Amino acid sequence: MELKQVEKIAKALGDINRLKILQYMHQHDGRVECMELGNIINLAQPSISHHIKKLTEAGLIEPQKDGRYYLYTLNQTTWQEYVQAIQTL
Amino acid sequence: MELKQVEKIAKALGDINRLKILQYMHQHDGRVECMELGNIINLAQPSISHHIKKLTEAGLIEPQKDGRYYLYTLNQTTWQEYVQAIQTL
DNA sequence: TTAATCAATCGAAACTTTCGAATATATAAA
DNA sequence: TTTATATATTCGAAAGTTTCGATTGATTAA
Repeated sequence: MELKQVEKIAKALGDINRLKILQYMHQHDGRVECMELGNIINLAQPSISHHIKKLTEAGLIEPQKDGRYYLYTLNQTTWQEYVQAIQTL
Repeated sequence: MELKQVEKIAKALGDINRLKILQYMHQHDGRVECMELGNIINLAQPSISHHIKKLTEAGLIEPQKDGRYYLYTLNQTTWQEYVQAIQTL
């Protein structure tokens, strides 16, 4: 993994709300429904949307639309590549 | 490791210059002399000092003063704890 | 249709980060 | 001592991030 992508992922991880989202996902089969997020992080809906976008742009999660609802799934590959990258920096 | 410390370390890792410093250290027995840093990242001296401070505050590196010179050493423990923390988030 | 719901986008305010210029401090050399 | 060198600190400006209300678009239900 390029250093530039490590930087991008690290930036995405550098926020307590986004870490809480990811922690929740890890504890729930790598998934979370957008509607649940309000219970996990106590922020207004546009703020949640903003954090989701950061995580998506970093390649850490992937959105799946199901009707009106969104399901977000952890991208285990990106996650492992990041761990690998910093382990062997 | 607390989520708050994970956040702090991730923030410290979320900058290409700091990643370059850490990468260099990993490739050189976990050490770097302050004087070398100018060659690794092409920034003014106060900026280098600023980045070193961020890494120090995150607990990722430790300064050792030797006369006029500084030697920075990787804190392998913090590093491993961070890897561990995100691996098992 | 119309109304309700979920989520993205916009725009503005508050806050944080980044970096260089100037200044300060510490050590060493002359 | 005086001077030079290495590093830190402080300050201010520019850029970037976070937050949230208002708006918008998409989907579903009535």
